Amino acid sequence: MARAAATKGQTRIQREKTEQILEAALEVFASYGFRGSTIDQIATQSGLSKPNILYYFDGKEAIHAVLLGRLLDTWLEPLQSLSDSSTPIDEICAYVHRKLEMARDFPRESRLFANEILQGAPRLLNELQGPLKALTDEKAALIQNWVDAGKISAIDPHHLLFSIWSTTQHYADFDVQVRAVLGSCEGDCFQTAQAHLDHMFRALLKP
Amino acid sequence: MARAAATKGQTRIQREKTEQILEAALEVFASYGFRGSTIDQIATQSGLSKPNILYYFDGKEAIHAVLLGRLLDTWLEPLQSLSDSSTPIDEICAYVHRKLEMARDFPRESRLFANEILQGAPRLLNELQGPLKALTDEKAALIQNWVDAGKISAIDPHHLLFSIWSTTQHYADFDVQVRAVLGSCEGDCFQTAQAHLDHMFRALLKP
DNA sequence: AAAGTTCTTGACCGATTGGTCAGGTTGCTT
DNA sequence: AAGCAACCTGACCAATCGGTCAAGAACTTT
Repeated sequence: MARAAATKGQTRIQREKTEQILEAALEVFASYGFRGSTIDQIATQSGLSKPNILYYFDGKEAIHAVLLGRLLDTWLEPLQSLSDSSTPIDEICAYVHRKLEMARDFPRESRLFANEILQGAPRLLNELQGPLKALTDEKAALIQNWVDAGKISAIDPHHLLFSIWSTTQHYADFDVQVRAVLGSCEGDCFQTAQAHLDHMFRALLKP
Repeated sequence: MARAAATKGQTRIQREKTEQILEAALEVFASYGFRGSTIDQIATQSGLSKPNILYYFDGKEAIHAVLLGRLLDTWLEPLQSLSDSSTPIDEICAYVHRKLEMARDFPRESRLFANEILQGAPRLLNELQGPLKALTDEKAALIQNWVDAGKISAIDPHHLLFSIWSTTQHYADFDVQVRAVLGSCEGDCFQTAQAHLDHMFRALLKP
């Protein structure tokens, strides 16, 4: 018997297939949200049969839960590593850079998250009000210290974070719109985006 | 026979009921996306029976299409009215202000749009590549003129627009996250957001 | 190579989905 | 108040949904 749960002591096949399923499910859930996705879609996407998927996971909800669980860890990591520094502006811009890289390299994860939030975050609200709020408050206090020390301009730390999150994730979540507006993007639009955001936040933060 | 299509020459009842249905459908589609929404949900939300809804609209897709059609008109209007001015920075900040007001006053429309883009904009791609791109290019050229005249700092006009769209709509689309992070927001969080965004874009644009 | 476990699937189930339809009810016109 | 069109609904349908199950196939262990 397989049935998810314990992530330890797995067969080779179990490891391969669960990963294969999660990979396909990420693709599907990121595109259609939880309610709009079907197990059959995940089956087709992964090349497995529907009963086979349900052999490894206890249901649609269980697959989604695993994806969301993994998500927050990696999603909050860049903010985790935002730490005190003698050059706060560089520190914040490095955070912006990391977030933009994640939007480029993990757009599906970004869209999975966006879909969940957009639909009221029914399966994520506790995480938002707990760990996310705690971490955000902690880093907001750090930024406030920089403000008080006159090292950066007088901005609202929480709204600064919102601006960073929204501008960077925009390139993943609204990627279709970005491409439509830019036309077939000359080279890598992420490079010009990087330059723009760097310029913007440096201008904003300069004391 | 009713059956949508012509918006002219309608009965009182037709006008009332179609509006009632669209109002409910906006609520539902904005929350669950197209695929995740059901006609039954719209029926419950509007207080009408399912067959009655299908008496006024040719199907789920038709309702969604009407909503999307209405959306783009009102959605692009603020950008439409961005025009040449002797004080470009004020002009752009007024645009930011209008966009933020729309995020506050029409969050469901914002989420409907976000859901559609997030899912690849299958029913909106033509509009994006046509009218939206045309309008965006036109206004980007206007902004570029301001840059060339040295009236604002040297920014990429398209990415400036992306930053405006993402930061303002964030307060509608990610409202759950915003509220979770801020805790029960002291007073109106849109006021502090307005101040923050005004500060940010003025700092960015100052020559 | 036999035995035991893990893995896989076609067939199936009840519930929900988008949508239809015949027939009844309501509202407007004269 | 009669007649007609507009409006509304319960019952129904085929397709799809999430999920089950018995039985067979493949892999491991001995």
